[in-house]
This record gives sequence, structure tokens and C-alpha cells, in this order.
Amino acid sequence: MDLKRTHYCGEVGTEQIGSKVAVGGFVKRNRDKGGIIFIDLRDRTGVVQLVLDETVPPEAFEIAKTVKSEYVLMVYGHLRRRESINKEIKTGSVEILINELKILSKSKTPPFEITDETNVSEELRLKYRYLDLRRKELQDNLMMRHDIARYTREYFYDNGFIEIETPTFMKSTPEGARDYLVPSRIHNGKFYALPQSPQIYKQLLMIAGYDRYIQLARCYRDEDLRADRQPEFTQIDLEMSFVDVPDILEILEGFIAFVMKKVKGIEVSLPFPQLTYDEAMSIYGSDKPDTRFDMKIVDISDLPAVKDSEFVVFKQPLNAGGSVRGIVAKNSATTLTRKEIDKLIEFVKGIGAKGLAYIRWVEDEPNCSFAKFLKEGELAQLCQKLGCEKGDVAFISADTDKTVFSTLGALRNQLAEKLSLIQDNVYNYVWITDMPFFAKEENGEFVAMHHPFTCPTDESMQYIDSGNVFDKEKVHAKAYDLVINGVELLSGSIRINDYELQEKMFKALGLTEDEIEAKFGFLVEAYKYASPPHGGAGIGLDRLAMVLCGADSLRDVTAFPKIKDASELMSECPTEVGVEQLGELGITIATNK
RNA sequence: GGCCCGUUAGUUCAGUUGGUUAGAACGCUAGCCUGUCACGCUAGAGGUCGAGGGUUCGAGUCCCUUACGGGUCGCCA
Repeated sequence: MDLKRTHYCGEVGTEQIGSKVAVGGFVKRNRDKGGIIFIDLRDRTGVVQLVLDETVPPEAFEIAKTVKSEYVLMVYGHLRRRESINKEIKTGSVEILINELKILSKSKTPPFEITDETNVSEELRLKYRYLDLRRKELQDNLMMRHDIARYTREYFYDNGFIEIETPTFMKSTPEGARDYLVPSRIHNGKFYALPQSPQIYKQLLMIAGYDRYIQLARCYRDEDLRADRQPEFTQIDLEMSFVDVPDILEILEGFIAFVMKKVKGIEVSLPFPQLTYDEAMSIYGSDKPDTRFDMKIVDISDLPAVKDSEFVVFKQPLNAGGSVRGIVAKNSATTLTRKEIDKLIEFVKGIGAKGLAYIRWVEDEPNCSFAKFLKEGELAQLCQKLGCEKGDVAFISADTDKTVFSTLGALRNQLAEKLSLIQDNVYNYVWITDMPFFAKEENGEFVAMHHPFTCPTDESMQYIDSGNVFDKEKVHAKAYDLVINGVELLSGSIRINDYELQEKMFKALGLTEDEIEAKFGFLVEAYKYASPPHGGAGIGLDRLAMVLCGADSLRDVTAFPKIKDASELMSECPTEVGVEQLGELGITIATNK
């Protein structure tokens, strides 16, 4: 059988009129008019119209009558101009007059129609993912993802990076995210871990002198999913020697600009703005601020109306070392009715706030939820400080700094969505630098905010072994995140390349000598053989694709994604395995639900 | 693990204070149709209302439990 195609469906045009063509594809639609039949044939490039009338061979006409949606056809014919042009599709001015038509494969009636626009439930689409993937939207997304991967390699190869594959079976080091474990058959009772990132291996590559490394690395984290979090994902992983923070930011900015130019045709102006972590938190209440809209947080703790207030909601947090801060939603007073504001208050309660004070200024006078605690003129002062004018609504949060920031940060995003403050096709970039090294757990223990190999800033060194526990909160790291439109797209740092400092940091994190030796002994040992200063980053390829495709979920840029409980609706994995298989691994299952 | 939302035909949905035989559109099946392209026309099939229990003379509708899906918090060095 001759299956050789001369063209893709979407690639025939007026230039080929008169020529013989052979195309294959899926039937999008069969419009049988009785004496004339039109079939829309689709492949990954687009759609072309086939036509059969009394001039074509009767066998072909008879077969065409039986053709249904999603059948796979191979057709041969002549390309000709259409009588009436369809401006909606790329190939709308031509059609193929059929000589021969073969049904290569028949299809059951699909559970949903394969259309460009769909409102079918995602559950059904994921169950029949191979059908969903026939749709243009997903094909376009996966093509764009392919382009991103291709230009990523081009950019980094051209900048002297070499691609090296690191193991996906590695030693489990249960710090941070939960590892996916792989049992060993040969070593019963022992386990490999799948990498959460190739972090340690790439550092070893710098010690080995490979200087500039890149890998499109599959990474795995056994944590609960979100729209922007899959248990397995791809990281553009890179590491460079003989660099400090500015050198790495430059290379990374260049990369983003290159991809934006190649994939989206957008010129990006460099360098990107930078905010320290502390600035980002106090201005936007978030370490991944969406800077496409303003709505900055204003600290009003010092105003007499707040500082000297008898309002217990303000008084109590201030006495406990917290603060009172607010944001203003401009021109929102008519949209944000009392009912809407109540909903927003419920929303912030859901994320840990005790409540929310507000000033709503619709008519001549502002309406304030705590007016009875204000003295003459204080409301005007409040409004002035906040920047709240007629037509605006101001929201005020009073609590610990941490809660105030998370409340207003989340509220800010919520308001932007409610008030449609975000334009399409706008990309805003911001570096977040000088991250804290330690994060305090609820039990009071300190863990590494980034990872324990992150180099502290020069100014922080004095606090590391000062012996004062509170100094730990002052230690900042040479770590940076790039945030695009409120999405944390990449994260990186300069690493510690001095084994003595590394041991010190491990100890500051509460690891004993024995634990350090057991978990990271080989890494500490490696650094004893000298290492150039180095650092790097991991760029979320999936998230980059999500942002560039304008998708809301990683599922829309992943061919076969997992759902919330980390299972796959199509194959229904994970599944149980037989006792024999488990026996070989020396595993017995203790509990069955 | 907590909280919130959803589940009615193959699909997307409607379904009034609880009241006769649960509807529509698309899809599907059959027939007709020589310029359609969201083709058109005619006819037709298609439902344990997610599951279980309860209240009631009577439940798609009210209550409880549960399953499944989504969002979010915890979690994600």
C-alpha cells in the first residue's frame, strides 16, 4: 500500500493548484449532500476539504458515503480552487478532488467531539487523553513546548553549555520534598530515590570541571498536586563555574529574552527589575508578586489613627509586634458591594486572617468599618496615607507581619481577577533576590528555605555561628527567583564551595556530624578536592510553557498529566502489583484499604 | 488531612414551594438532498437523575453517609 503523503493537510495552498496530491488524516466532518460529498480531513497542521461528485470514480464515492468522524483516511486527488472560499481556515481557497479514497482505520463514535473549542469536562478529556490531544488547542500547546525545548538547547549550547544526563536513580536525602522511592531487587530493603532535582550531581559536575552544564531533566516530588504542580515535571537544569549572582542573572535573562523572541516574537527589554525578598514581601505581600498591576501595600502602623487606636483589632497585633497595612482597589466601590466585600472577608479568613477592615468610598463620604474608633480628621488621614479616593475601596489587615503579608498578597490577586485588572499578552518580569536562608517551621525548628547548599550572602556570615538563635532570621542567601506574571518560573543560587562552611550550615540546620556524614558525606568529601565558585538554576519548563501558552494549568501543556491525587485517569496508575513481584523486592504491604 | 464547589441522555446543560410520562441543544441511527464548510430537511433511538440510607402519601428536588472530579490551605529544601 502506498502511504506516501505529498503534503500535510494544512500545507496545501494556491501554489499547488493543478498538482496531484496525496494526504492522510482524521475525518473532522463528513458533509454528504447526496450528489456531492465534502469531507474535512485533519492532521496536526490543519484541515483540508476533500470533494467527491459525479466526476470521481464511483468506488471512491461509495466509500466516501460510509466515512464517519475520526476515521483515518488516505486520499489521492487533484488540488483545485474552491467555488466558494472559506476564510476561516488556512486552506480555505482550495480543495482536493478525489481520485482514490482509502479508509485506513475506522473509529468508534468518540465520547466527545474533537473540536477546537470544547466545554467538555476535563475528567472525560483526561480519560480519553489521546482524543483530547487531537484537538488544536493541545496540539498548539505541545508544539510551543517543543519550540521552547528546542530554543533552550540552542541558546545554552551556543553559550558554551554542554548537556550531560544525570541519574534518575539516586540516593534518598529526605530534606524538603518527599522522595519517590524505587525499591531495589538486588538489595532487598534498600531504595533508590527519583531526583527532586539533579542538584547534587550538577554540583559534582562543577567539581569535575565541566564548567557549564545544562540538562532538560525529569524531576519528581511526592507532594500534593496543584494546577501549577505535577508530581513529575521537567526542569531546565543548569550550573556554571567562575560566576557570582550578576553573571548568572545575565545568562538567565538572555535566555528568557531569546525564548520570548523566538517563540512569541516579543522583544524583551533587559535587565529585569529586581526586588529583594524583603521588599517583595512588604510591597506585594508575596515572594512571587504579579507585577502586571500595581496595588501596593501601604504600612499604616504609624498613623495616630492606628497607633493610638482603642480598636482592639489594631491594638492587639501592634502590641505583639505585628503591623497594620492596607491596599486600595481603585475605582471599585460600585463593583465591590457590601456583599462582595463580605465574600472577600470570607476568602481571607480561609487563608488564615482573622478578618479585614475596610473603607468604602462611594458617595461624598467614605464609609469605614471601624469609624466609631476614629477621631475627627483621622479617616481623612488614613485615606490620604493609603491613597484611597472617592470611588475606591481600601482593605486593611492587622496581624503579625507574616499574616498581614499573606492576607494582602492573596487579596491583591483575588481583587485583580475580580476587577479584571490584568491584560492579556502582557509579560512582566521581576527578580526576587536575597532570599532568607532559613525558614522557621511551626515547631520552631529552622530548615533551609532553598536548599542547604545555598551560599549565604557576605553580610550574613557574621550571623551564622553567632550563637544567637534570632540571628538565623537575619541570614540571607545568594539565591534568586525569576517571577513572570506571578508565576515562579525559575529558582537558583550560588552554592557553597567551601566544605567547612558547608558543614557549618548543615549544623546550623540541626544536622549532627553523623547525619551529615550519612546523608552528604560524599558531597562534603568532594568539595575537599577543590571547586571553582559556582551556581546555577532550575527553570520550570512546564511552567514556562504554561505562561507562554496562556494556560491556567500544567495539565494543558503536559501530554499525559496526573490529576490531584497523582493518579492518571487514562491508565489508572498507580496500580497494585502481584505478590510475586513484591516478593522479589522483599516487600510486604502492611495495610490495605 | 482541613475547607469550598460540582455530579441529571454519549456530551453540555435546564428542571418552579417536593406532585402526572424528567426536557433542550449538539452528537448518534435511518432516509432525502450536486457547492457545503456550525450544511439543510424528515423520522428515530438514547436516562438505575454518581452510589447507599433516611424523611414523606409522594424525592432529580429536603437530610445523612459515601464515591468521583475540581479549587484552595497544610505541604511543595
